[in-house]
Amino acid sequence: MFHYIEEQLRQSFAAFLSSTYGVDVPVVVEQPKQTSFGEFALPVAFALARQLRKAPRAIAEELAAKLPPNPGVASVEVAGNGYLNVRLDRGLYAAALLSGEGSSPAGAAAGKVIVEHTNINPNKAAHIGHLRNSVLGDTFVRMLRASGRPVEVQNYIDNTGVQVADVVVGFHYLEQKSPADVAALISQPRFDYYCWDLYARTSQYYTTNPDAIQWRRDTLHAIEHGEGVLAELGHLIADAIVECHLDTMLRLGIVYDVLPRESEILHLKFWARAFEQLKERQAVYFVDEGKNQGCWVMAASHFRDSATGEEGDDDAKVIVRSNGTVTYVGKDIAYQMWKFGLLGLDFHYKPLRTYPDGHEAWVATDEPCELPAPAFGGGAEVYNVIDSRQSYLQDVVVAGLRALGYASQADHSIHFSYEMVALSPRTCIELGIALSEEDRKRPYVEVSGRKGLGVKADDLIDKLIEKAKAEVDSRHPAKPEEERLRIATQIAIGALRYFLLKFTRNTVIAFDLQEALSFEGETGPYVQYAAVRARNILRKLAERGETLPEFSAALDSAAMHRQLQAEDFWQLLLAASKSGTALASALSAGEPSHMARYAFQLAQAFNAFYHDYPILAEENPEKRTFLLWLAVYFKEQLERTLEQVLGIPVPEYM
RNA sequence: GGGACCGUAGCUCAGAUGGAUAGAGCAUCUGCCUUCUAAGCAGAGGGUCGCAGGUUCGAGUCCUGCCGGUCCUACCA
Repeated sequence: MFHYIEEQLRQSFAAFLSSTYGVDVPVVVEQPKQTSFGEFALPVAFALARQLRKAPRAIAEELAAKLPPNPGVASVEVAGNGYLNVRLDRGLYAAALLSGEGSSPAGAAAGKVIVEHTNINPNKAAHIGHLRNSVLGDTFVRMLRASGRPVEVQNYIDNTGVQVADVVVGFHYLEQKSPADVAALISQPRFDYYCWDLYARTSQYYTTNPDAIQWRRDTLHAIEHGEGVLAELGHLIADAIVECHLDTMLRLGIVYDVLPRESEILHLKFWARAFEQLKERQAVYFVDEGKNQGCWVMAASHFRDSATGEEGDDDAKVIVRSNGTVTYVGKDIAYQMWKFGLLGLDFHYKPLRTYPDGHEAWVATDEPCELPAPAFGGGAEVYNVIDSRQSYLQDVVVAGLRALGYASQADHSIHFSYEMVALSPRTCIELGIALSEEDRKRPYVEVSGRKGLGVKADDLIDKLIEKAKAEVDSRHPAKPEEERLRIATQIAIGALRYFLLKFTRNTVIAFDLQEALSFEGETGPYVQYAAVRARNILRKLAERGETLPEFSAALDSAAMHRQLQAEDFWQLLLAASKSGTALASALSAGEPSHMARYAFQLAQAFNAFYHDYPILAEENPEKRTFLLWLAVYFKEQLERTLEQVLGIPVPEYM
């Protein structure tokens, strides 16, 4: 609603300026820091001062006098050196909210958005760094959907890479296990934890036995060709770990539409097709001499502004190695082309799992399946949620598209980057991770799957649930055990998702266990609690045998106007009606953290209100009805932001 | 060497398109539970926004230089 009025104001003002002054200046609509200044502030007089050669204050006064009346606007005042402060008609605004005007989601239009996230190597348990990726990606998906965009969620599985190979080496060479042995392990719980340790052990083994690297080469070769016991192990392990990851993510409410896999990119000749195009359009060239002799490379000038193209081949990126095999980036170019529907090839698909809500996730296969799959790929816009360390490679992928002549697709390829999650030194010590002297002085220590150094996602979730459970137990000892556990789980999810979202994307999170386990202050549970408090009021009302009044009959705009003279009420209502503005700004900034912050600020406003105004004890009937409506409206808005956009459940009680 | 990001309160972080008195949380201190649950509320202290210039009506925000920190710059994925 707020967003709707903001846009209207912007447009009508621009039209007014254009018709009376014949000037086209972008109209900036701000929200003043001081609430006493009104709902909107327009610094447009400052922008006009130069063009009209007049003092901003004089222009502002002229504008205020000439401006035609605007429906819904109570007053326009000149303030400061030339601000125009706009106040809304509170009664009309509230009446419009009550009748549901202006709440329609923004125009859908546009094409399908593809968001790729998670992308965890299927060789070990997921850790907190992976959680940041998935939660960011999933929340961004929810934001897009809330704004009316159709979205397809992809989770790319690199099931033929070095990381999987290393675990295969661990099972086959170090532990001498057969596929049957491994299958038996898979049927046990926490196979991903087993692999976590084995992967670290194998990596360690290479450092003391350099010759063992040959095992990795043999394994990679076997996996790539899909033959023999090594390949069998590779598939067994990767498929099982993918299931573990899907389970872990489902605990946080994160689901996928389709899982493209590297094995299919290879078998279905995606790369071969992309390579033809790259050669044909001369996006890559063959190197005859120098350090890249025998390779197909992409010139640095394609992906670096500074490079001139005359500097030789040293800065070029190798796409095809001298032994004829393709690098990861090459495969990624083919994959990115498929995402836009530019490859002329498609995967086959089979159902992978049906989620509790009935949603189906599909996985790529190399053979046709009888079940009809939805149409995947062919997006109009592609977001790749990948940490910022890979920005160089993402630049190469986009440069590949551009060099092929797909400029528009290159422009719509967005590296949704984020900084890594590291560990605070204090948390390392707490977890028994040995630190070197250097590390001790650093602000944070990088996690490393190779070293087995990190916090596993499921461990963290378990810890959060345990802590929340203790709180719920102490507050609600009479409630059934199962119910308490369910609520503790919801609180844990809220705490974790909020924690990972509260930082902006390019902030390194120095993960601190104590901070992450906190349920007070700017945390998920704080925000959930505000929603629960609103629910409590309504539940208490029902327990007293009362029903909710018919608000639209009881509250006309005159009544709204009377009640909203109280600044506290107006500010809360205003804040609750700004979810559309918050969503639009969070989307345009590409910052899910903005949405989290909005939810927190709204919760803060409600908590203060809740403390100051006992609704059920209110004796004035009109005021009581109004306050009930305010509570209901707040509850609906916050619940929607939490559940639909942030993926944070709202418990029945806390 | 080249590229990117970061430096704001004791700590962890917000400050979109330059705007009015730079904000939260944590920590510290002081109050508030017989009330719609205190996972809460109210209040206090705490800042030369890394440093120096520049751009203009106006700079935490834009530009230049310096200082400090991090990541990337593989025929690994």
